[in-house]
Amino acid sequence: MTTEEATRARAGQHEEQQVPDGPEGAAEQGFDLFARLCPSREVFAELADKWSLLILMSLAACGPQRFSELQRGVGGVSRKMLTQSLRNLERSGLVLRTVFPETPPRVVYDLLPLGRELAELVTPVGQWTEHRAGQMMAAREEFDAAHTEG
Amino acid sequence: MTTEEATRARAGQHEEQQVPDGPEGAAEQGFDLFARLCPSREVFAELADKWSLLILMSLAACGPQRFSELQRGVGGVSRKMLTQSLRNLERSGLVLRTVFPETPPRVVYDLLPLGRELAELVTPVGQWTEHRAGQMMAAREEFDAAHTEG
DNA sequence: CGTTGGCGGTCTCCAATATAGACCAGGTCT
DNA sequence: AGACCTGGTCTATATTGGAGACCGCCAACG
Repeated sequence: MTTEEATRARAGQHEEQQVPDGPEGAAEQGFDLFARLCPSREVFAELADKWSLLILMSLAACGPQRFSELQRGVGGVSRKMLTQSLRNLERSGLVLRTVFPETPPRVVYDLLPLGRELAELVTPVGQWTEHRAGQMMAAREEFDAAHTEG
Repeated sequence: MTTEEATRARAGQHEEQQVPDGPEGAAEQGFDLFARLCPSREVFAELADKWSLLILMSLAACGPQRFSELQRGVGGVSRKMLTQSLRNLERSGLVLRTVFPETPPRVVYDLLPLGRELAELVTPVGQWTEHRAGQMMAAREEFDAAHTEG
């Protein structure tokens, strides 16, 4: 299971490639997350933060939501970070922002197919975290104890 | 598939619970990632950053690695962030740090079972990102174009 | 009629964090 | 001797995050 990636990874130890140099077959393959210059790294860096992931999970779990629903749903997120994360998700084509021209206007955010795909991969990570949180907290206490007295 | 979570999520809209008040059945269930005070949130916040995730993926893909192998493998990570992320992963029981008392000493990092579980959930996210990076970059250009002229 | 509240944000300020780079002790290579 | 590798730590600076004020607009409350 891990072996395939291990093989390819050991083979080309993340040397400074960034994107295939082929002029036209480019966009499909050859992105390497481990290369600091690779565009996929930039994309990854924006998605891999707690707020973006929580927002995706909330949209997947609760369906389309308004700005303030999301703010209440994702406990502790500031309006600034919520706006910023939503803009990123929208910009990358993961989330759709719709303004209903009522009075007062309503703004609703929903997952686009791309966002739904990611949310379906990320949700299990969230569930795993909830499930294993106890073990990790225990490990931390043990570690801290060992390194306080030690 | 999403329906179950949707149900539970809509039902209790992330009200300020943090941990079940039951005195003994605590550590197993009742963690809620969406509650700002929940310990699982704290755990999640530390794991959900690009360096920790890339390190986990690298360890899963390439097996046990030394400090400097990891630094070369995870392109662009600074020694400081690498140390810090590894300490976190070690502290939470995801990664094992072993010092071989040779001269010069060798330090090797490897996944513990808990870390392997997480790595196996996270690796698909990384692969998905590599696979979809092209689409997301295209979406960004489109978005930027629309919002520059507009 | 003033006030309070919700809506969907933006703006500003300050504290915390990330990154770059120097430094360190020990050992190897040339 | 001088340069380099190892696994880090320390410092200085750039970037970021969160708290909270502000905005126009509207509805309800007293």
